[in-house]
This record gives sequence, C-alpha cells and structure tokens, in this order.
Amino acid sequence: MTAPQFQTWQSVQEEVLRRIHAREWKPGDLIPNEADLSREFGCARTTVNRALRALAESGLLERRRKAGTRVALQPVAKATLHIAALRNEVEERNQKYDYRLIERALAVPPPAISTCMKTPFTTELLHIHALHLADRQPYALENRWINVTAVPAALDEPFKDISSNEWLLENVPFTNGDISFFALSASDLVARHLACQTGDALLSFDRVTWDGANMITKVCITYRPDHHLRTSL
Amino acid sequence: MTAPQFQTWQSVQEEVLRRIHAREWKPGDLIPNEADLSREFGCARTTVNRALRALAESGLLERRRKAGTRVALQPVAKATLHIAALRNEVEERNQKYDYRLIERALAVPPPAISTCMKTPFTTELLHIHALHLADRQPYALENRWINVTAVPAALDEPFKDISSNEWLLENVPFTNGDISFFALSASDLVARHLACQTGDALLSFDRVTWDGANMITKVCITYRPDHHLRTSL
DNA sequence: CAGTGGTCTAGACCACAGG
DNA sequence: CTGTGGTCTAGACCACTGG
Repeated sequence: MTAPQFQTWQSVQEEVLRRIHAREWKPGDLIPNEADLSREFGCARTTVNRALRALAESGLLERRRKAGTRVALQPVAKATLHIAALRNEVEERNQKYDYRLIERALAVPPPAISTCMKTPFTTELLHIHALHLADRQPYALENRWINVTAVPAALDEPFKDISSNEWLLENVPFTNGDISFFALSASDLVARHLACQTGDALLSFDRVTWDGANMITKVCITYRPDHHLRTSL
Repeated sequence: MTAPQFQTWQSVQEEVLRRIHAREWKPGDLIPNEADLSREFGCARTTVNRALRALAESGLLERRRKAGTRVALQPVAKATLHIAALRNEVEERNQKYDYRLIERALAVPPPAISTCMKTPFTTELLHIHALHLADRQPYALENRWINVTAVPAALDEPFKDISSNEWLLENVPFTNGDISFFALSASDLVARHLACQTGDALLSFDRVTWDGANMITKVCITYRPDHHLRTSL
C-alpha cells in the first residue's frame, strides 16, 4: 500500500490545497466525497470534513449536500478587516494614543441620522464629536450619535477622559452591526481638525450597531489623509 | 433535573451568547471549561468545543490551553469584505456589466511598482488599464501590472474581451495576497475615465498577489464616487 | 428516493503552557 | 506536573436536495 497517511486535518487541507494549486482539481471540478477521501487518506471522515469545511469557509470550495464539493470558480476573496478600538489601533503602531473631546451635546439630529437610527425626527440624541491622536498628531475624527432611549446611562457620562467608543464597548451590549467604507472629501471643519487641506480625500467608515431591535449608536470615523487599511488573503 | 438540553452546537452557541449578552459572563471573565459545560448542557464535549471554537474565530472569546476560555475584552470586529470579481459585484446589483480595455502595453513600470513586484527596475511588465461599467456607466477603473516572467501566457492574451481580473482567476494559481484600502483624490485622467470631477474623493484598493515566491500581479481598483463597501458584524 | 454533507457521541491521546 | 483546549476515531443518524 503506497497511499500516504494524513493524520491531521491540517495535513489533509494542505494536500487538498496542493491538488487545487497543481490543477489536479481545477476550478469548477467536483472533488471526491468525504467518504472516499477519508479512505484514500487513511483517516476518519470527521478529519476530512474539518479540512474541507475550513476551506469552504475561506471561500475556496463550495459544498452542497447531495451535489458534493466543488473547487470554487470565483474564489471570493474574504478580506477580514480587524476593526479594533482606535486606541488599540494606535498602540499597535507603537504610537502614543490620546483622546480629545470636541463636543458633547443633546440635539435633534439631521433627518438622515434619525432615519438610520429609526427614531422620530424630533427625538434628541446624544452627539459626540471627538478627535483621536497618535503621537500627538490627529489620527481620526469621530462623529457619533447615541440613542439615549436605549442607553440612558450615556447621559451621565461626560466622555471627557474616555472615548465613547471604549465606554460603549465596556458598558453596552450589542448584537449586530453594519459597516460601510467610503471616501470622503474633507470639509473645512474636518480639515481643520485633522490638520489637512480642504478637499483632501479621506478614508472613512460608518458603523451602526444595535441590540436586538434597539438601535444603539451610529458612528462615522474619518481617518487622516493617506491612511491605509490593510489585510491579507 | 432542571438542566436544559442543548443538542446542537448552534444551540450551545446561542446559550453562550445569551449569557455574555445578559452579563452573566462579563468581558474578561473566565468561563467554565469544556468538560463542565458539556456536563451542564448534557451534550458531548465535542459539541461544546465546536460552539466555542466558532465564537473564538469570530473574536468574541479568547481561548488558551490551560488558561481556559475568556470573554474577549475588546471584541475585535472582524469585518469580512467579500471582494468578488468586478463582474460579479456589478451583476449582484442587477446591473449590466461591461468591460472596456483602455490600454495594454509592455513597459518598464515606475520604481514603486518594481519594488512592490520585486523585479529589477529595468524589467518590463505588462501594463493593463481598463474600465469596468455598470449599466453603461463607469463603475471602477483598473490599473494593473502583470509579471510576465511568472505569467508568460499573459503576453498572448489581448484582454480585449475578457478582463485581466477574470483571465488571471481562471488561468493563474496564487497562494497569497495583500489588500490595502485607501482614499484617492481623482487626477484629471482618472476623472475623465470615471466621468467625475478632478479632485473627487474615490475609494480605492491595491491588491498584490503571488504564488509562493513568484509575484504575479499588482492591481489598483478605483471606484466611481460615492461607492460604498459594505459588510456586517 | 438516495447520495451527500452536517452533526453528534463517547472515548482517547496529545500539545501546550500556567503554576 | 497538571489542567486545558485541540484533535482523532469509528460509528451513527439526520437534513437537505438533486435527479
């Protein structure tokens, strides 16, 4: 018997990757089922399943009951961005983190915000405007609206020494969120805070988080110019 | 016996999520080990393992041998962006996809590209400049350099009817890639192709892919104004 | 209907790292 | 050294779905 032995799911995964890469199994091809592979590899089907499932989660395989497992035609690149708190982001660059509150006010938001927060147009929300710094230079601008109906405790927090970001993480549970990345042209106000030129192209993202049916907060983070958000495949 | 029965890893996961959410287990807390939980839940340890492993992969738990499992203090939001081929991106919006080649030439790239591709400064690369359209409107601009040493077959492909994107996916295997998102201010040239104003803020990303030690290609995709890249938590 | 992946079980051994 | 998670096994049943 010349069949090689694959005793760990990682080694099975490597072998499958090798075959895909060597074009033994081409994009779109049906590959053998788990039972056959487990016999060929001399391991339990569970082990094969673990390996194939991981590859399917990463988008390289497509699996369907009865239909079997195929090599993905278009390996959808799943780029996982790690959106940590800004403090961590800065500290991971070995830079000194600072936080400065610009404004904290209870106010009726623009209609676009009310719509997004699913609150009546006349309902006041807590508005936080703050700057995050790295090595004393502006790093990112935070523009946040908090639903005080869902998070009344926020009314007692000055957000002077702790960013709303960190306070919310520690104090308010949430179940879901949506993120949207886009490019923004710096307004005069934004340019002044980030110490850049009006009209500069800035990477930004909106994040809306909620807890069950309760909208918690909507935040817009705008990075200083030339900021890159990196990830690997 | 009042202990509820949890027979699937999903139900175990839901119960764990409920306890975290209800602050029965707070951020930073050590939770019971797998053996104890499996007894409490009335299921096999494997099932608990599956549930906790999934939560750890999503960043909500932190697990270490011997140290046990803790609720993450800073649940690093892992935003997974699905970077499909542009054709798929457009078609998923139920829009008509078109592709137009702007330029295809063998040329010595700028030093920045050579450095990134790890080729000598004097080595010629295949340069592809193309436009992707949605419902006949400019959607994204593609600016690509292909390492013809690693991919000689690219020299025989006109890229007139098929985008380099799709051709490479079908014909060239790769093992790794880096992606970097940023905001770009539209140059005159870019503005003309994307039918926008010079200076508009545009969302872009660079992607470098390689196969083992061979650099394959570097591409820069620049989206039309107001493009949003969305994902959920 | 039948073949495929999805999952559960009970038990076992192992690798790692905290104390 | 010892407790913890990581994994493997063999077998079983189930859920989905293609033909």
